[in-house]
Amino acid sequence: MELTERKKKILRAVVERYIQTAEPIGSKALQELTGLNVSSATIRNELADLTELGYLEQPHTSAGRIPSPKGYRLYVNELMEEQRLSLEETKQINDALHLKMRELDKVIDQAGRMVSQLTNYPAFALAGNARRPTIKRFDLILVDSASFIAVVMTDGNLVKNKLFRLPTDLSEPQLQLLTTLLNTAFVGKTLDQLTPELMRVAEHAAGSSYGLISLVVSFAMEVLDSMENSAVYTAGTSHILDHPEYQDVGKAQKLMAYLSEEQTIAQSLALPALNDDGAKILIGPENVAEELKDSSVVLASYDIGDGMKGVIGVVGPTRMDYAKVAAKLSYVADGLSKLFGTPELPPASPAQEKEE
Amino acid sequence: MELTERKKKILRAVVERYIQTAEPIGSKALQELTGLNVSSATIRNELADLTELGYLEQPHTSAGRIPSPKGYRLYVNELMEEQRLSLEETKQINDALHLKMRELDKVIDQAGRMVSQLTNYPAFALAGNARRPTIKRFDLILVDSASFIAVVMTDGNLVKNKLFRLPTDLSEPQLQLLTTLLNTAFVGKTLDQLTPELMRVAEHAAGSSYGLISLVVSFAMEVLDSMENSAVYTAGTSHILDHPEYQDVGKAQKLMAYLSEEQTIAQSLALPALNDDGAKILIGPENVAEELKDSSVVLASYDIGDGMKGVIGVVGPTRMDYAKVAAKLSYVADGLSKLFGTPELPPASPAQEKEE
DNA sequence: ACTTAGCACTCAAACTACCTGAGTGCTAAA
DNA sequence: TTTAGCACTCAGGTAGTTTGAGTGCTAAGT
Repeated sequence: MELTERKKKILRAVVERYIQTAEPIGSKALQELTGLNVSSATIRNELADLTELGYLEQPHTSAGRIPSPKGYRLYVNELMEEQRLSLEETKQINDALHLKMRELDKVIDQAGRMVSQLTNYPAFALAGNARRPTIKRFDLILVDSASFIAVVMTDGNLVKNKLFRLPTDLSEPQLQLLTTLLNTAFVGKTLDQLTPELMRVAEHAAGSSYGLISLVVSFAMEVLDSMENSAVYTAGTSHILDHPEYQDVGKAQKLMAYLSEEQTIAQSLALPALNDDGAKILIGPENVAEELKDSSVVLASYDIGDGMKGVIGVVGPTRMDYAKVAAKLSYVADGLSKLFGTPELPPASPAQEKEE
Repeated sequence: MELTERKKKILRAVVERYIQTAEPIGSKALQELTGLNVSSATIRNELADLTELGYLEQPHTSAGRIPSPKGYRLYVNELMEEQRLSLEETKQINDALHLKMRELDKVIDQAGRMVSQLTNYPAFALAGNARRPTIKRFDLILVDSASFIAVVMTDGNLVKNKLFRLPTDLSEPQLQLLTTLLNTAFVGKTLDQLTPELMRVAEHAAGSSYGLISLVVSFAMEVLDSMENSAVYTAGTSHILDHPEYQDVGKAQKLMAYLSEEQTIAQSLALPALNDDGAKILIGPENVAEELKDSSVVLASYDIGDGMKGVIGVVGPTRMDYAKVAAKLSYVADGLSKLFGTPELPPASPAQEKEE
């Protein structure tokens, strides 16, 4: 059953006002706010209907109305206007995104912080793998006779390294041999396949080189492991306290505690959203997690190629400004997708400028 | 002027009780608590003296006493007993420290989290350089004709890498040449010296290779930059809300906001403590930062060799359990120092076991 | 010179009663 | 269907009261 235009207008006004003030709104205020040329009594009747239908709630008999989760849902689905970001805002986002290192986890972390700062809500960000990562290649670099650097590259073109120092000496040819061995035996294997393979190799390998192999392979395992269980970065949890719905320290505490359980966030919130495109909004009781039953979550996923996807999300009171948050979140998510799509700067012609 | 033994005993009881309960304590309760065989009236007289001397405070005329910052200071300096960690606790710390990747920033982050979890206070951790870091060597690894990995090692033996993809082709000899060039021109230079050097090289270098050089060098600059302005990792800020002194949301908010200003923490708190060994305790007004005037900070520094030092710290109410916190913090700091002192596992003899 | 019992005093916190006013629901007329 | 009018509700604020933990002081005891 469709609501009448007037009811929608009123509902929308209630939601938008409540988003701003966090206070129940009454018939008289709505009269002005909606611009409808009807008396407050008429609005009262409409409000009674909307309450009956479950779109609005009354904190107590003699207070104004506030939107119910169902009301927010209708608002988000039908009444909310797409928010366009201002030029400044897009610029700010772009700058922040393009600055600094392009190390995957740093960028993700950074993106989370930025979103939080931009929206004034706590935010989180993570990356996940659609398929199981494998090692694509090994390189060993001799530093001096007692240490070398292992460089490991995954099939997702993520590169990690580690410096190893040894109590014994090591020569370039030895290292060469080792590299070949690693690249023949362990490339293309997933995390689980590495251990058995290592055992198989153990039987053929000579004494001291086995020790080295297992060192490097366990490093590779660490890398794969950290990719499979990718970290969740949270930022701006203190913003929770900005909002009157969490003035009750107990509530704030619960939500904060939840936000620091990174595992839970990843599995129950983010992963389900990995494959949905665009922004996804979860309002109050629509959330599975008990701790989020009276908060809302806005999620956006991004695609960084090579089978890796990520999710970035914002948590706030049900009263949060969905339009703005969704717009900003989507923009950042798009930005991330593009960022990881573009190649490095081309080898340019020699620089001519010589300013200070 | 020295306090009498009895006064000290009473002061100590007040501090220790207040640390537990966060409530003012009166003469009668102290009578039992101290085990002194005197009447409450006598204790009242002593309390009056201690208050006069500035070691105790009265929230209001008819409440018990609480320790003043000066009281805490005396307690910390003279009355506090060195806390010994239980076997479980040391084991817990050791396990956490030795597990997982030994990537510098990850470990530091991890250490901060652990301390926070261990003490139930917010914690932070950072590493700082005593001297300016320089690049020690460059290595370039050809991946395929259009991409290569740059591996950069600093004089502190920190190794970082980055994958570059190019729109043009690249050959092994080219890369070799480039490596030599980088290693002759840019090794041993600090961040500031890199740009001028780059310009100088620009004049001699051929067209397309200059583009590549500047790519790699700017990556090296990013690395040096991130080392000089090393990140501050904070963890467990939500623990603030556990303590009754921050039930007032306003206060909690201020402290949290402060804790997220990583720059400020680094400069005003951590750096000054870099060179002090052992645990350092800053009580309430002893803190320089306005935001910390009624909180306390416990700091411990650690040494990870190669001119790098770090600080790890805990923030809490003045009423925090200094003995426990200082003990745990020092233990973790020592652990970190040792962790970075030990070399890698030796290349062992070939494994014999074959259990599942 | 210290210790102690006794007692009047203080004051935050908890409880009560009361008032106010924004906002409602309902009715009866337009 | 809309509107004016009115009785009704109830959270939140204000003011007065009670309670009790804890004090400071005094005067007597060791």
